[in-house]
Amino acid sequence: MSTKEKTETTGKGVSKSSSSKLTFKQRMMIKREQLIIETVNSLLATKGYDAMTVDEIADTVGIAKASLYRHFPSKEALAVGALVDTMQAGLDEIDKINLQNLPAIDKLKAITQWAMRLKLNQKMPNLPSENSQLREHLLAHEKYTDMLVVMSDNLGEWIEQAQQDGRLNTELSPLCILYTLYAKACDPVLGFLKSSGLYSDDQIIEMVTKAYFDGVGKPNEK
Amino acid sequence: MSTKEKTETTGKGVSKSSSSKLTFKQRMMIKREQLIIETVNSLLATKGYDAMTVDEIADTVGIAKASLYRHFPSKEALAVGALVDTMQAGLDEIDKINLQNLPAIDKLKAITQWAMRLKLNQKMPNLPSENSQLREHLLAHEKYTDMLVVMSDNLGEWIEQAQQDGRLNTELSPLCILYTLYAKACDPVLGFLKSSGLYSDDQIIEMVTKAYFDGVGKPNEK
DNA sequence: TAACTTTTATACTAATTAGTATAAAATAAT
DNA sequence: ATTATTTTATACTAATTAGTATAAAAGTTA
Repeated sequence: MSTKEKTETTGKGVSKSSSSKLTFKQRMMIKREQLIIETVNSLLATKGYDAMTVDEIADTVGIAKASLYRHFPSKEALAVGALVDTMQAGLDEIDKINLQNLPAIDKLKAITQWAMRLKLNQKMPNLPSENSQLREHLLAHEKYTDMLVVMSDNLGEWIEQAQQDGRLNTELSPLCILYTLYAKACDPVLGFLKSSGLYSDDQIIEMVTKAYFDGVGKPNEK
Repeated sequence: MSTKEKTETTGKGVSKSSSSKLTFKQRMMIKREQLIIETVNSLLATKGYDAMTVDEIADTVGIAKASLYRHFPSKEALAVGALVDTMQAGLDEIDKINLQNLPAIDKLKAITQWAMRLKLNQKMPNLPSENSQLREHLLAHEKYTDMLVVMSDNLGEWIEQAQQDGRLNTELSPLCILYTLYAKACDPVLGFLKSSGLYSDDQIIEMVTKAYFDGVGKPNEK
């Protein structure tokens, strides 16, 4: 108690409240928290939640486990923090794309490709399988669901605009398009194509984008 | 030792060798083994390998854990058995499709839809994430890799034929098309659309098939 | 009925791992 | 220099779980 300033981060938002001037210690704290998040994201991308251990995270970051638990109260909180961070990066990217004056269809392509590149760089965390404990906690996490709604609304607007522009198949419901778009963020095809060693990342992204928007089939001119 | 007939199943192929007439006990053994495989497939589909416990499998099947280990020597063997079984079902389906005289493109649609229906019915096991122990064992399992090669060869022929027929996009490499096709078997979109409650299974399969072959985009008639 | 085999329930071992406690070492602040 | 705080290394607890051992129960065969 008493004056103890207590840095108070732990994923709850790195309180940039009060004085906007941060002490050295606080900045170090934030810096390290970012490093932790990046590490967790990388591990979630490569091994998945279950196979990832807390000791491993600490070792990879290069700090003691006790220090890790000073930032995040549990393994789940670590994972949620990483997922929230990625979601925020996605929202930031959406904002950036919205600043450019592109047709809706190109905005959709841009965000899709952004997600695919993240996945190719093994920075896109694997979502837990459907009946998972983590999944439930994630959906109980207000910040995450709020962000998910914002993102879905934004993408939904792009999709409907693109359909009105005649650039998206109107036979498919916007919901179906939204889901298939989200699925690109965890598409195993990217990793398989990469591990084939035959294509550069750019080529892979171009191929999968083409397959997604144009389809693998060709209209039959019969 | 001595005459002990030893039923000898344990996923190694349910030796239909020697006398083709099976004893009652042997048939019971096979029957139960099928039940085990089905259960494991269902659990792999819903929870994934890590979250699935051996006790859970035994409870679900309704036999004692010791009896389970009489059929399969380890948890990994259970999973591999389930995956091999699903792979065999896929090969059987391919054979069935090959009997019909369909254009290659329709064969591809047929096998894609077969896989998607399995997934919708939660009978398609989730493959383990890329850096998994199970993954390595799977690729070390000769029977499985052999089946995978046979399946890929078969699908590869269909793909090349369909491209020659002008029904598949020739701008995409056959490998890319093959991988995206495999990906349909674990596409999370199916589950999401199902849980929305808006569509029947048939509608979902129709939508996703259309999105896959025709693309979500529409050619711009500018 | 009697001999034999299989299944079951139960309890165990050993390994893993999330999370905590603690004391020493390092770092920062006065 | 001295005091206060933080980090670290280490060891621990408690829970989970794969796999095994065992004796009783159930079922089969003769």
